[in-house]
Amino acid sequence: MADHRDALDDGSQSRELPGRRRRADAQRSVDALLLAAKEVFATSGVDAPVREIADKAGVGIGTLYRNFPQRADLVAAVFRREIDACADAAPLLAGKYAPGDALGRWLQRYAAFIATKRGLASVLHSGNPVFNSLPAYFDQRLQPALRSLLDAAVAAGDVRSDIEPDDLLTAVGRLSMQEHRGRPDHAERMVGLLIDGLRYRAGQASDPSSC
Amino acid sequence: MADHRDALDDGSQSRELPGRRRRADAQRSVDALLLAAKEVFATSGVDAPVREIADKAGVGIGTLYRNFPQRADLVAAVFRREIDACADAAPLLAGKYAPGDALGRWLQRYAAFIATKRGLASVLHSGNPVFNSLPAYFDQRLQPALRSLLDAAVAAGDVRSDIEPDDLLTAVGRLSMQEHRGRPDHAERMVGLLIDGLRYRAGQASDPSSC
DNA sequence: TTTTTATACGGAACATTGTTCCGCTTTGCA
DNA sequence: TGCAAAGCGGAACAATGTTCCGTATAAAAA
Repeated sequence: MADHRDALDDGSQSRELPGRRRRADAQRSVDALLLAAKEVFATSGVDAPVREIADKAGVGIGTLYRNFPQRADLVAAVFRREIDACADAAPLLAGKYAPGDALGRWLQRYAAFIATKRGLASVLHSGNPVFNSLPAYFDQRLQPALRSLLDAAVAAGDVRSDIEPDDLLTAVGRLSMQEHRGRPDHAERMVGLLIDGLRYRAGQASDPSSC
Repeated sequence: MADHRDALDDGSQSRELPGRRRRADAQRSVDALLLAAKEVFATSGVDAPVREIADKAGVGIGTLYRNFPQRADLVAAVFRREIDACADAAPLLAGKYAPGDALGRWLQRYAAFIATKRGLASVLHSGNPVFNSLPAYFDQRLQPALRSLLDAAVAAGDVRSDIEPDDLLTAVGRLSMQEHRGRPDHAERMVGLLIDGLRYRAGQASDPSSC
């Protein structure tokens, strides 16, 4: 794998230095753009005009396009950043709460991330090759994060042991993907239910013959 | 209900006549536009430029906008037409095949309709008020169509009796909504499975205590 | 049939938004 | 401090949704 960088310099702090250092103002621009884009996407949706983002970031459009050759590159970069933030939250929660709690809180955080991403689904199915690597990135970052929480919770006897990270990510994702008719808290409640379900048979192994 | 006509003259043949008849060329334009739009949407997706549609229909852009004040109105009209066609297929199939067969064929036809509608989901969740009435229209037209097939199949002893039209429409819709990784026939096979499932307990009523 | 008139038509023009280009500025290094 | 590479801003271009209006025509009236 490791191809999640194809054709896209998303302008993180990393950069091979072929002689000269990355200029400080360029890094500032990228940071400002990613921050502004995240806010604008949250407010106006992922279809917001690029100019609005450039304005909010306090840079020119040229600068935006220098760092993100296409609009879609900016969108993908913002998603990657938020995926990273979500994955990075796992060890933090693990250090702060009991294993079962940490797992529950992280799943709710993941659900919240999905829920705010109106347009994530459309973007993923848009056919634009820029987004091709996003699903893999999702798995690559989130599965290990969740697995560590899940393993710890199982080891602590807080939750059952017959569930895979992949199942949970998919289920929570689908539950949170789109708001149910007029019930803004629907996803949160359903995910809560799921978490309780995990706790229900804590300590038991899977038993395929039970009905 | 019956409010699925809000703010939208989709230009079907119906029209209250306040003194003068609807001009024949106008009706021709609408027909040509709907036909062209259907084809263009199928080929290039629902994001295709309006000019392309107008050209294919052999009319000017002005004519397009006279009949469909917004792009979205045209999209909605095309969807309504296809929903109608799908619903209307039910009695035809019912007259031609045995009840169980008719049901199965109709479900596959519905699945095919959903499958070709890349962008249907995005459109429905776009927030554009023009599409607000579409989900209701779906239910209003398709549920009765399916119910008649389902009732007939149950009465003939071809399928089980504990399934509601709504459940089936939703399930088939979700199975067909998006192509599974590289398997174009995935939806069709899964829907086939579902139909076999319907047949499996033909003649039996629902029995919640069986395991 | 001819005249009249409301209706419809076509497409130029306008508005919005993604993208490119390039002259000017700033930064990093010697 | 001087200089070259890197970066910046925004005008200009391109694609596309939408509006406007002079012209054409179908339907009704004469």
